[in-house]
Amino acid sequence: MREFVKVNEAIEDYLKTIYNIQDEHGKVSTTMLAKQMNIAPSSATGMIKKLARLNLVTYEPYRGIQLTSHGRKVALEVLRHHRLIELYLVEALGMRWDEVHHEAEKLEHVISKSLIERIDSYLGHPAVDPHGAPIPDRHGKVESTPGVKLADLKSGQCGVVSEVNDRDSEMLRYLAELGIFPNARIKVLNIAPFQGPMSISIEGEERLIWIELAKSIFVKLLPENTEGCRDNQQKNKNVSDNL
Amino acid sequence: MREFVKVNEAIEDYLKTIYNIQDEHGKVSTTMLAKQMNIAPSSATGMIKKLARLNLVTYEPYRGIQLTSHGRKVALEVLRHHRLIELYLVEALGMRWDEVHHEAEKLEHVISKSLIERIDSYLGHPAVDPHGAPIPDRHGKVESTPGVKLADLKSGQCGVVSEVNDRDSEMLRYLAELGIFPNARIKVLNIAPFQGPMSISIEGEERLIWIELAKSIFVKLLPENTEGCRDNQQKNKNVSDNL
DNA sequence: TCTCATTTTTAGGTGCACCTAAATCCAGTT
DNA sequence: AACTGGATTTAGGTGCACCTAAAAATGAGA
Ligand SMILES: [Mn+2]
Ligand SMILES: [Mn+2]
Ligand SMILES: [Mn+2]
Ligand SMILES: [Mn+2]
Repeated sequence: MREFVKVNEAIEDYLKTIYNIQDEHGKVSTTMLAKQMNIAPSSATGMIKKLARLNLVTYEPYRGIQLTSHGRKVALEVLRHHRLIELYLVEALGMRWDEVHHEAEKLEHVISKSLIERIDSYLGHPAVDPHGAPIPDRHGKVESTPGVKLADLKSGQCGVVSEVNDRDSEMLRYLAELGIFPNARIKVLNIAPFQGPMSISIEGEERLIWIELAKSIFVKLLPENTEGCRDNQQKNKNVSDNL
Repeated sequence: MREFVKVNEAIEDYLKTIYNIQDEHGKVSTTMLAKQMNIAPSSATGMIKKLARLNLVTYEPYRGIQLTSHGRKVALEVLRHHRLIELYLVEALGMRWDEVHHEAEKLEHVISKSLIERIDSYLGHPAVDPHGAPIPDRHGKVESTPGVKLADLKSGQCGVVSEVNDRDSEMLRYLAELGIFPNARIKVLNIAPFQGPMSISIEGEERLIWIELAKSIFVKLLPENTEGCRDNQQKNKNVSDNL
């Protein structure tokens, strides 16, 4: 039950990935972990054993894994680093939102506590990163804003974009082109059957997006009689500058 | 003679260290390298062979090593990263000059070309880092400002501090207390014999410093009849804010 | 020219994070 | 209850950057 395990970059990346899978799918299997991390399943098994030995996950062979509270804490620290760094790079250095994930992926492991706190202060203790993901606080508290997939809306429904997947930078560039970023208002006009494209309206513009893409976009549903749901004006000023 | 070798963190640190030793002592021996890097001499031999295989150094067993032009280029890139990062952390995030070396030591290896250029622009393409070390430009050009060790001045001589060693953060805190940083004017009042302390005047204040410490401080010699050499006023505003 | 302390290399490890191939387990049919 | 395909673990590697101990080369002084 030792509190201070020395955690290296590999361990941090595993824990972060485990956290994300657990967050999205509930349970974490060896194969899912291996797939996300682009390693062979046997490599994942090896590392899982190590994480279990370090009390960072609980592991029952063949039954999957779960973060311990300590493992969760470490994961949230890394996530905090990642998201603060992303936002800092956008806000302070004018990087594009499709560049910062890759950069943060490395920086998150090497930045000191002291530097991360300075960045947090500089940004005014922000709540979300440039892609809408919540930033855990210094003590490991996060408010997970669930939201629904845009793909799950019915035609006629409206939502405010809350978060988009940040891993695919080509996709992010495309979304920016469409005007889709956190706080943008979207109305679903029409959904073609059989996995067809979805027709939506953003800022008055009608657009077609592939249904698979709509699964990477999370929105907060708005009541259908909302004023904004009719005319789709959109007051987002946050990220739109940096595209 | 391939131009694009994949260079990892270990290699970068070796090349940087080799560059520094070469800069200071002319030639680079296995033992000196091992000592600087805190590794066993046999480990250095191993890595040297690898660097030679990659055409980053020339190596004749038992005779020491030398950077190739390609190795030198990589070393200067890392040094550029290191120094720009140090300055950025001081200027943009208000870190103290004794904190930034440690931080830069990690960041230098993981920051992208694109980010480093943004940092360089933000800072206005600066010439020196917070400790007075010259920053190589994007193409690997450096102006090595030689300067002399403060320890080598005779009593009565004056100089402007050009650079201080940045590795020992305790020393840097002490120097800041004394008012010694780049651009500070120093007059040597008296030198006690037999490695004794040196009495100097900084900003009108008289101070005693250990001769060993004076070997880590580089100055540009001023003619003895310089106006500033008499009254020691000092107009430095750069780094003095961040102590 | 020989001697010997110092420098440097060689020999033979270690732990780490990964791999492929081969076993083994598991769960949902038949 | 036996079968079977997919998931998972085990077995046996690799390359990397480090280590200690031992051997070999160097070069400065006798
Ligand atoms: Mn990472
Ligand atoms: Mn993000
Ligand atoms: Mn380094
Ligand atoms: Mn420096």
